[in-house]
Amino acid sequence: MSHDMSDAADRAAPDRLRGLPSRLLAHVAMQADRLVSDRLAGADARKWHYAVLVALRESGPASQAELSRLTGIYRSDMVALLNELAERGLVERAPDPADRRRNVISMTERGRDRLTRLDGLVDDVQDELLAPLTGPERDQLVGLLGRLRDHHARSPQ
Amino acid sequence: MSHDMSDAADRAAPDRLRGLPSRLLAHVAMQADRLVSDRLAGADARKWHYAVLVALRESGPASQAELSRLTGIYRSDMVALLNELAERGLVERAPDPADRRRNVISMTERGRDRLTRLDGLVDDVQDELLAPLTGPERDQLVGLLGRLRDHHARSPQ
DNA sequence: CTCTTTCGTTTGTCACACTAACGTTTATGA
DNA sequence: TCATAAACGTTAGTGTGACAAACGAAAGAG
Repeated sequence: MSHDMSDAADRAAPDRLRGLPSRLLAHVAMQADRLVSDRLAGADARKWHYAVLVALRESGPASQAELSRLTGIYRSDMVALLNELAERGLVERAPDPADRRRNVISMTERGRDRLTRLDGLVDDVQDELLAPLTGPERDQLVGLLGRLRDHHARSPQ
Repeated sequence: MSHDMSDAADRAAPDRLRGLPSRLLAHVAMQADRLVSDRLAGADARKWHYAVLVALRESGPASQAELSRLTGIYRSDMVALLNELAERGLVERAPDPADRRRNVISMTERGRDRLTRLDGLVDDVQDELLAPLTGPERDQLVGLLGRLRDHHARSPQ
């Protein structure tokens, strides 16, 4: 018998707790995260891998610091992450001749292929996540969340 | 200069990443969590403290295992948590004479007072969190999130 | 030519979700 | 009734994510 409690957890949870937006957000975010992580794990990837690959596709070769800004991953954590991606042959790390502090990270052909596959997985999982909602409802949710995110983004100066 | 990146993080984030519901959820949930934690920290409390106190108010004295189910906190983590609450004189731990495996946790008068204060703080923070949304929009968001949560709740058997 | 900033990197911290195992006690059912 | 299973509180430990602090090296600004 499983000791997992994520089902029973909120089955009889106090109404006061069940209705708190902050708690709802945390709970659904965890469910979403698990869906994504499980799915990506099946492809030997983690969500950070995906984020970096997407950033590289949209911005082209970039320094580690740039990738850090683009993805929201701390530059101290980026080191090991890029090691993993390089080990898998998905990216290449080369010193930047124009600025010897920097590394230039670029995607390999293999990385591009992998990214294409991950795109599909990620889309599938978003669909699974939002399964109980209609199209317009999904747009509403994304819209509302986007406004919250922008509102609470640290003031740009 | 601050090293904090939660502002720049998604400022130039790739559209593909910005629009992913799972990523939006994670981001907003983190913002919400920070709001709550910061506010509660000012009252020498953490969100788990609040959850346990609410559960005790709604269910009356309960065993640790019951509190665990009600709040979603693992029973292994409940031990230290109840220690903290007991240290602050907010709850009392007593062996259950009817079932010597159990402890009966009950709220003290001090706990009830504290809970009342925390209720206010938590409400304030929810309001701050949802500040950019109108009343109906808040209801929509909560409704949509609730449906997602219920849909992804581990199937009862 | 200083002073400051940026970059990659290492190390470490804190919180959270979760597993495993234990001794004790209660419930089950053959 | 007696063996077995289950529930309880507790300890210890794992993995991950977010983040701080400091470092040497290199580049930029005054």
